[in-house]
Amino acid sequence: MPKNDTHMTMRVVNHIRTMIESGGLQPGDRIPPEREFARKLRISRASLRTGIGYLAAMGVMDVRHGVGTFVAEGPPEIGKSSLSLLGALHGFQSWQMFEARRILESELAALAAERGKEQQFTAMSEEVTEMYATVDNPMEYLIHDVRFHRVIAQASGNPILAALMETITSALYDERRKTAERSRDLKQSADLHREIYRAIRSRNPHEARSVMERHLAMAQSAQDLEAAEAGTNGHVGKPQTASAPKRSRAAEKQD
Amino acid sequence: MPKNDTHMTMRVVNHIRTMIESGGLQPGDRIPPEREFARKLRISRASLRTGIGYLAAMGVMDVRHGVGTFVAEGPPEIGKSSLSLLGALHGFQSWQMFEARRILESELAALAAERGKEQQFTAMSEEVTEMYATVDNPMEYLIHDVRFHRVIAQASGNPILAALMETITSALYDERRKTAERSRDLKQSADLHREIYRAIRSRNPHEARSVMERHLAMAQSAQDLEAAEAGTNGHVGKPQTASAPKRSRAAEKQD
DNA sequence: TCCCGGCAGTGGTCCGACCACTAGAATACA
DNA sequence: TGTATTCTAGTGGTCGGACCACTGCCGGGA
Repeated sequence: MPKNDTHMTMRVVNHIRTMIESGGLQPGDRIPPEREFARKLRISRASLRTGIGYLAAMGVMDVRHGVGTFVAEGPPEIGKSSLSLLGALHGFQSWQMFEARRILESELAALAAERGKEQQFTAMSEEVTEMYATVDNPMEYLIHDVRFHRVIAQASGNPILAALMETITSALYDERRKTAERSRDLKQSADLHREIYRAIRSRNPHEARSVMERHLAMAQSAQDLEAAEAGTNGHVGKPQTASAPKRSRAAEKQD
Repeated sequence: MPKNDTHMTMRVVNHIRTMIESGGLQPGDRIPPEREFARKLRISRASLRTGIGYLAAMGVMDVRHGVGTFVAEGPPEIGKSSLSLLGALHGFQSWQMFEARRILESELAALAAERGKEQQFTAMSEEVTEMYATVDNPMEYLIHDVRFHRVIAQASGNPILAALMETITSALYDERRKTAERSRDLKQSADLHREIYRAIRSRNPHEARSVMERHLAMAQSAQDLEAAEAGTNGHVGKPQTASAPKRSRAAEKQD
């Protein structure tokens, strides 16, 4: 909803947005060099850079020093690093992220069971296999773990939900890496993933949802434990009652 | 997640991030003027602006021309306008947004039933009252509708889920305004909201979830209808099987 | 008292120069 | 000939300093 401002930033954003919507710009495509593009748009290079920076911050563009600027490829991610920033600002808790993830992924699993395609089932199966094969290598295991969940998200047929999940997981992923080495019971984890796979494969949404939920609950307590051992224990609490709503001002958004 | 790059942008981001985490910067606070701040950080004003632009794009900062730069207030929103941009890029469909909303809000309602506080129940009640009072004024009604759902999100005690919902709804909100005038059966809508309220109030998560789901399904079909009448009918489909990977063109006119 | 013009402060835009990085071409070496 | 090294063109990143545009406020005048 970028406004039609006179602002140079928005002029750039809208221009590129139009190019994308008209199909003239596809993921992976490259936009002209800054100097040239700026000349074409009749604006200064600085302003152009502001606009590109805006798009890059939102994950729409991918700027590579010394190479060029491209339309972002790969799975869309909604707030890239904004989650951790906003988290620091509003005091997001670890259990809240897990809760969000649990809700999203459970539903994702159910949808995948309904809409998944053969090809995606195959991909899931392969990742599960790899997980069994790397139960002794936590770092490697984690990679396939992430991929498995990502395939499920794709199979759900809803890229928006997939993008939201990607946002949450990438935030969680950082914490995860710190404790991954301490992982154990990966065999058990793999078993659970296999169960998830089977439920989805047999197109049983209810089963898929519940197994996924079980898996994530287990994963959470496991990570909490690992974190505690590592002493990296940040702010992790339980939803005792509710988070303190210190907000009283309405803060409506009218304009 | 922002790396410790030598990049000026990240230096600024990290610096501000630190100020936020250390509590030295609260929502609503103002940061020093650009010229002064740049001098203090030993970087050029241009670089500082790049960093601030990055934070502003993510909704962490709020820059006001001629006034100053502030830490964002109000309910956190994850990807602000990125959703519509990414949507154009990856061909998000309207039904996908509704589906995402349905899943999020249903769960939000259930959580609110479990964790909501008296004060929030009161706020919900008031909004429902206002809705009944404005059944003849669609625009006004919509405002209270939005507020009602926002209170539920707050009551869920999970600001992350609330932020995700805020992102989806704000994207949907734009479409909504175009067709709001055609709304009818607002009485019926209000009734449904009252039911939701009652379920939450009586701390019945299951009931809350199911009523919310019913409400949103109804809202979706209503809006589809209105949009169709208005001829503004963009790309609205049903989840036939699954969305194609990434080569679907919509490219309708949006603004 | 009220209106309005000016003023100071702050973000927005522009220019033009130079730095830093990358990839590939040209060159040197074995 | 094949491989390693160096050079170079192209591209984004940073700089600083000038000037524009907006906002809020204060003081003078009706």
